[in-house]
Amino acid sequence: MKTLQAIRGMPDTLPVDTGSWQWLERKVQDLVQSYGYQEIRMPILESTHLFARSIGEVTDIVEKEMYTFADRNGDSLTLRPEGTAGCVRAAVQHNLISTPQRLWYRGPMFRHERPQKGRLRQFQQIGLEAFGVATPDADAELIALSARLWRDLGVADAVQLQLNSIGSLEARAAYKAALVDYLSAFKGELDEDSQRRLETNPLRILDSKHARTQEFLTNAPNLHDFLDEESVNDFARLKAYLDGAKVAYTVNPRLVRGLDYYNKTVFEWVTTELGAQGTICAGGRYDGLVAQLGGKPTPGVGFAMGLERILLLLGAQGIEAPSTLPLAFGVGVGEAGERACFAGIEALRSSLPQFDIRLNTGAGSFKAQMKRADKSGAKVALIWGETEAQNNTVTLKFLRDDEPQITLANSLLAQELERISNTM
RNA sequence: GUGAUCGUAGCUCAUCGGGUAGAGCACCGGAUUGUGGCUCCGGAGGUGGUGGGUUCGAGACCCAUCGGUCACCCCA
Repeated sequence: MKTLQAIRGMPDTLPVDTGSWQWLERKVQDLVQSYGYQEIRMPILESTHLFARSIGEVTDIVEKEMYTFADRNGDSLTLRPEGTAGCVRAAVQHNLISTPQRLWYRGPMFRHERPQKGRLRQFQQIGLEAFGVATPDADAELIALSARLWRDLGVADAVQLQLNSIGSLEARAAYKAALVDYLSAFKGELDEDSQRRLETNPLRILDSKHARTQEFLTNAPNLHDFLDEESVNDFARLKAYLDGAKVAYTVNPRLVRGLDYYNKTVFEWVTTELGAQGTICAGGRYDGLVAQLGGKPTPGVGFAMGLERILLLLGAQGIEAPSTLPLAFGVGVGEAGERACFAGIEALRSSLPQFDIRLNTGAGSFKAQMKRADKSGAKVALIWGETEAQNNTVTLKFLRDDEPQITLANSLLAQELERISNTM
């Protein structure tokens, strides 16, 4: 029989790695809750229309990266490629945003792209969305929160904040026209992708990696000259908030985002440590999206971070989740010893529930059991043999310290282990 | 979607067209019949990703396919 395999780009997370995941998720969860964000859980499947309407019909995500298929009744469904659209849908559907609301979510997102470093077809994001606040303090708080996360994780020195304002929809439309007008003169000399984008998504030409295309952009119209007054003011206020909180940033006038719903603030946290996929966290303001999806006009701002990329960065920086080793490992020799061991370990789990205490299962020779005790990393082996079983005692052998082993009554074991744990 | 590169034991890798495909680590057992780590000895573990082709003979060469990796496009 052919070996069954996971779907391409949708890897299993194995026990050797889940500790890091749990550590990271816990850190993020604690932080966002301390800022008043409440968790919301959305389905991973939504109506295809939701994404097409919010992300934009001509974006790469919608045009070629979505997992879309027909439900049994013919409805077109899509595995969510990002979280904001579903979050807005849920918030509108359940009337969560009649007052300002801070929401966060986590879970898998799906995009049908060729896998590479830092890019998978199923990947995990944690996203935050703040609804109902039009002023840039909301943007600033989100950015400050993310900056704090990098500090908490110990990667602050490896990431940089790129910041920009892309203005109102109207300002952007005017700029888009001017840019197309300017670049059309060189159309034949632009790279192929940029020529195509001239028709579909001209703003994305700005961050083209082609040197020659970038040359033509040197004298191109500047987005900031087209910004509406409100966007200019809000951007200045945002920068003042960040300056006051000592959050460093680089204004990048070429920073645009791939999703259509953004306006005013856009930002990305980037690193040079991860190769080609250096964005670990990105977001911006989307004041028109709620209304666009049928809700009452409500401003919004949010971001999402890619957990795999953050874990890669932590790895590159040599930062590891603190690992915990078991306190004790129970070894039972002979039938009476095994029974005494099982009972003794279960009793310990009742009296010392805060500790990691392991039990040898599957018998094995004394020697084999001691090997397992050592391999478990436990501080102490708890040995029940024939003699111990007969006398209601247990022998403690210290596996990490140069201390003689001791034998004591079962009834004193929990107390003794607790004492030992304090000296760890 | 495009390109490059790689698939041999659980893991890291040898073998580079010629006899039953090897090593280290890990695993199991023994030396030490109630004591782990160090050492020594032994054992188990493979349809060489899969399917075709070339050849007297293929793990090795060719093609296809699946998968990994990295990059492009794009994005978290």
